[in-house]
Amino acid sequence: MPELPEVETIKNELSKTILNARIKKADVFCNRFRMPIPNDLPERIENTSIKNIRRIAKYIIMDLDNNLSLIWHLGMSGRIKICPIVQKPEKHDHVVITTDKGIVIFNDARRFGLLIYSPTSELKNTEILQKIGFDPFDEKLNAASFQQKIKNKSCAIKIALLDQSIINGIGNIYASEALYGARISPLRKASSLTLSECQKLIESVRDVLQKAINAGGSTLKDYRRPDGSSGDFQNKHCVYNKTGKPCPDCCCNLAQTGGIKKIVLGGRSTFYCQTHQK
DNA sequence: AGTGAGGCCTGAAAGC
DNA sequence: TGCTTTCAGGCCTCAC
Repeated sequence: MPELPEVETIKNELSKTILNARIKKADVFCNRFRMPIPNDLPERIENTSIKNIRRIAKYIIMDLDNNLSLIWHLGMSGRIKICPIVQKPEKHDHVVITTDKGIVIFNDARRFGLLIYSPTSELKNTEILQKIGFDPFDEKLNAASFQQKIKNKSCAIKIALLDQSIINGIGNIYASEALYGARISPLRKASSLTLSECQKLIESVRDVLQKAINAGGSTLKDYRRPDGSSGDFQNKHCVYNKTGKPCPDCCCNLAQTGGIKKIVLGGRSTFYCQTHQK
């Protein structure tokens, strides 16, 4: 579900409410996720304080004062809710962490998410975090370094954008939106992008992600901010889920072109404007 | 080594 | 109305 802007939004709101909170109790009601929640997770985190909350790719990291870090991923349908006081459990509330600053609830219908812990010093070496590529806002990501990473990729550029080992944090929505912003067709072979197209694409990725973060993320189905409210960026999508509609810069005859086109690439819905994206 | 298909899960929406 | 099918924002594994 959530892509980088949604995870960033959740991270910011968690920081506002439970930074430096003391964990009093952790209850795991279901541990069957992409990887099982370790059985000893409650005893490892109870009576610790949350010293830092940050984001790596689509993962939320909570550094505790006992040199352990929680690694949290929301998969497709995961939500983190923050409640000031205990409330009636909802369906798919799988983990409840009670702190002195509020109650944090991990709710995930499809259970594609993940909650594990690792020693803070070894975080970067964990299996899931070590294969992660550039953060989109990392200054080391530029046209040359990006082109270097995709120069041998024969797959479509849309597929390459979803590959977290190249640039992390981009999911299916923002891949379509970023390609539209750069006026590049999702079908182009990744290796065929020129240096200036790589430059445009990186700028577009940053632009789309930043605007989405500013809007509190995109809410389609499951995503909610921790206080239960919706994000706002779904109202600003240019192509995603806009099959048959004109794109924002539309200058074409809709009767002829059919407007924004939906195709399937790598099994995922992909949206683009055939007129503006080459 | 790189790629595409399939699988993990559940729920909502569409189709009949 | 109610049943069945399809699709979904992610990511891993397996067969080729």
